[in-house]
Amino acid sequence: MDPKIAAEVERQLAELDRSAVDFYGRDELAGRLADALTAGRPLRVKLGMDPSAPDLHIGHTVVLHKLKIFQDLGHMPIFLVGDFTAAIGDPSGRSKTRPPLAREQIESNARTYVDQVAKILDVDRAEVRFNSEWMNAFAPADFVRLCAHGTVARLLERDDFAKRYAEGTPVFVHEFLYPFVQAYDSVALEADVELGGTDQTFNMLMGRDLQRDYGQHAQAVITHPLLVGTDGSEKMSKSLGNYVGIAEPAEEIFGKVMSVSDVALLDYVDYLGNGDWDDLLAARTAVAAGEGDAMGLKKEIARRLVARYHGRDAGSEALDRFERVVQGGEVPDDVPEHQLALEGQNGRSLLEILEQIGFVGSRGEARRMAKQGALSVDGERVEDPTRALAAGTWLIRLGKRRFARVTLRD
RNA sequence: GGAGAGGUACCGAAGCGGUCAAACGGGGCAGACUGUAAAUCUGCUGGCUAUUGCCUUCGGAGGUUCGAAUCCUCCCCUCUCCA
Repeated sequence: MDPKIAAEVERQLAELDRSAVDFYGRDELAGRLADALTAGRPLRVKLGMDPSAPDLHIGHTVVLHKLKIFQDLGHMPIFLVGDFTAAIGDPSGRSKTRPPLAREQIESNARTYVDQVAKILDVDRAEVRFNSEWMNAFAPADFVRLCAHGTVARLLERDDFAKRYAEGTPVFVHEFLYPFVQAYDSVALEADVELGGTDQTFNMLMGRDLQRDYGQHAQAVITHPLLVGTDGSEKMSKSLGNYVGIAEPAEEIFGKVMSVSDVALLDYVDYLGNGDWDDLLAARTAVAAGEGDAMGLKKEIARRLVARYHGRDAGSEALDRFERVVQGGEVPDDVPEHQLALEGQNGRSLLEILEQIGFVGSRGEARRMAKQGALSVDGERVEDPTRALAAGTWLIRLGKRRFARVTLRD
């Protein structure tokens, strides 16, 4: 082999190893990479995602950045939106059946995905595909033939199914279909590589088997660590609601990162830097040893993440806002304004106002909050929520984070 | 198709005729504390209401009873074993 090609293969593989947990078929891929480089052909690299929630979160970015690395190396990223599979519901890592999504929901999620991916990947130089493209053309007989490529025993070996079966939680037959479809996607796309989280290992390996059955090369599979969510224990996931969405407003991202527990923070340094955060390693080591400035490190990570998705200035602004509002207890300068009509001579009760501006879901909740000392008007704690406000403008605060400026007039 | 077990609030799970708006745990929210929206501690966690009580909840529909989440009937759903 041409030594220049060999060196390039080594260089690229080293890049690809970054932040990977497992790399199945690495040696095989080395050969194919050499061929591809010689022929000037890019590798086809698949990353699939279910449009099961409108937001992509920072956990996804670990693997999205890997896709970006492939792109930068001159290969072809394929971002596959699993619109067909979303209608099945990925059982991976789940302790219950995932509810299937409505068609419209899937479509609107899919659209926002592409926009969000564009923050990381150059989507103009990528293939964006939907698996309904080929799956909708599947005849029942095709499906049956597809399913003949796997055995029940293998499916039952899967940790999540095995657990559920043992616990007596229902496992529906359609959930078995998911890995088959995901595997077939690799066949349809003729993928050379598939990327995913470690929870996707089974599905992706099944793609290797299936591709061989269909007379193709088996794709290489690179798995990546799963980021823990803001709760610090469960993996970050859309359905658990412990995620930091990359399309969320700057202050939300900042706040959510700040609420991550100190221990989980270490993973964030390790997995989210994409090689650019080496300057944080010293701080990371110190915090890991229990003597560093965890808070400072967390602020810095929060700032960088906001900057990554909203621009450099937004990062500093979010940091500044956090220090003033959350730490300093100041009133933020972007308090939402509400205009309410004054009814009668007595003004309107706080109960009513809180409900109207959507701070509480019920009046009972407003009463409870007030009793707990969470309600204040113009900086003064109010424990009686039935108190009425007269005409004028009032600053209402509920809890630490909810502010509103309410103007009452005729 | 046969035989058992079970469906309770956001989730898990007690309760098995009145004292049940329903124990307990998780989650969420709030307060205190703190370098933090971490940790920890405390409280709250169906709706309406002058905190006085009223209204709606325990898979669904009926029924028994002064009174049902608790008993009966039918239906729907899940799990296990057998076929």
